[in-house]
Amino acid sequence: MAIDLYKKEDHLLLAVDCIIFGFDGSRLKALLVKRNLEPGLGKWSLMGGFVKKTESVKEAATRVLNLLTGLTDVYMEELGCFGNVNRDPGGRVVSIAFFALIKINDYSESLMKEHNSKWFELDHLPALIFDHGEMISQAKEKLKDKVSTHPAGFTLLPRKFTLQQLQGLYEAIYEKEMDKRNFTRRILELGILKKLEEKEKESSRKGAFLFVFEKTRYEKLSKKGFRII
Amino acid sequence: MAIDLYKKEDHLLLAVDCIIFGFDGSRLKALLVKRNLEPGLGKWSLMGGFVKKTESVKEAATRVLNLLTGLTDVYMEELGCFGNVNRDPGGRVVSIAFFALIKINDYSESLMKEHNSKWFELDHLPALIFDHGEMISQAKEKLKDKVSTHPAGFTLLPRKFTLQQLQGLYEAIYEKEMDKRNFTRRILELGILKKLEEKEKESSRKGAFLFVFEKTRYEKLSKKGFRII
DNA sequence: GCAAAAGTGTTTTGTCTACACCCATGA
DNA sequence: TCATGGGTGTAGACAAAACACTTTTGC
Repeated sequence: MAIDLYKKEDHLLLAVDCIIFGFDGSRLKALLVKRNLEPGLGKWSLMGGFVKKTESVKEAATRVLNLLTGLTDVYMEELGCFGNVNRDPGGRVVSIAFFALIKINDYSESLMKEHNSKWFELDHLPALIFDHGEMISQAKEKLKDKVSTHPAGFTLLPRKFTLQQLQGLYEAIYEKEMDKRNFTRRILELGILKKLEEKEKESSRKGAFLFVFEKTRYEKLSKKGFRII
Repeated sequence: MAIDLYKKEDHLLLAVDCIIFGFDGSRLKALLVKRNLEPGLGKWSLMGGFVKKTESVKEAATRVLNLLTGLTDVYMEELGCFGNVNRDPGGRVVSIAFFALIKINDYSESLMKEHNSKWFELDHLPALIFDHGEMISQAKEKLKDKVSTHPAGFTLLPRKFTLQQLQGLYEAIYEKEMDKRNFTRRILELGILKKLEEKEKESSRKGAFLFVFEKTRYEKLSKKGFRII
């Protein structure tokens, strides 16, 4: 962009920070990194970066997430703007927070070593720099909201999953136990899952049927929406 | 803020734009201004301004809203970030959009002349600069969401209002008619309105009782939340 | 006395919740 | 054969939706 009709206005730094959620089968986790620059060098933080002039804010978030995880096509949504004057002691930085949902196994051990990153259970987070703790706590709330009416949660599970895995995910997000029969009925009635022939045999002798989320079925119904919880 | 550890990073312009909603008794409206600078001079736009280094983003939005309306203590909420590279032909400007709910009569004729501003019905908006049309349409959706579970809508009505005015507001926001008896029952059962002795006699011979929203009653109930629609 | 809006209950329908036993299998 | 998780149905409670007539009063 060559022209700048607004030269005399304050120019400031704009950052993106990514709350990356994962699900290990029983608990919801967030991926944090050891910060590699001052201020806060060596402390735990969200993965973040500055928005460049040549990219959109969303593109910046995607780039930052890809840098850490190597992943593309990740479910990501804007959480909001964190714009207090002194939130970052290193300068006047406004941050746009995003939350992303990834399959925990898509993120390899080697990447964790490479980036000094680590999964943390949401109720055992370490001290975080700046307002990153607040970001995570807002993201948790927004996630609850989201998955109650949108099929976003599936992106935290493997492509093929059992109903009990899905229920475990919802229980982790809502931090409460649910009734197996009611949950099963509700989710199947939506008609957005396809039951496979295949069974998952790791966690029981009998084996549990695997399902996949069918996006096309969801799209037929999404106009009127749904409510899981 | 003296220090800037991030000097080498791109610095850019950050703006705020305010979607200001009002309700005239039967229709939801948005307050727009004729833009007084290039690019887009003379075109209709949302009220906006640049974020200064010395203020938070929220403070900037409050300042901008106050500049146009003279009002303080206005209900305002963040809508989201609009960060495409070429959204503003005048430069690389990222905008944080906010939506505000005001009482339409708090905004005087004289201010409208002073600022070249005007109320527009939401389904008869003029052409708007940049992505402001998209901002309004997202704000409309978010407003629906908000008033279904929070008592935000009251800030669009006079302090004293009739149940039919309140219902009219919800009908305008949801763009659908509702049943008077069901609406009345639901809203009264929440216990967040106080019925006054006083009647409003403008719109009928019989006169309709006036109510006020009781914040303290709402706060007692807000933990478990409520659902109007 | 009539036009115009205010105010008020009941029935039906659908949705949500609580709850317990048999099944299939591998060890 | 038994231990383990998988899979399934029903009854009762509650909430939401549909629906129409009487009241008040200024003209």
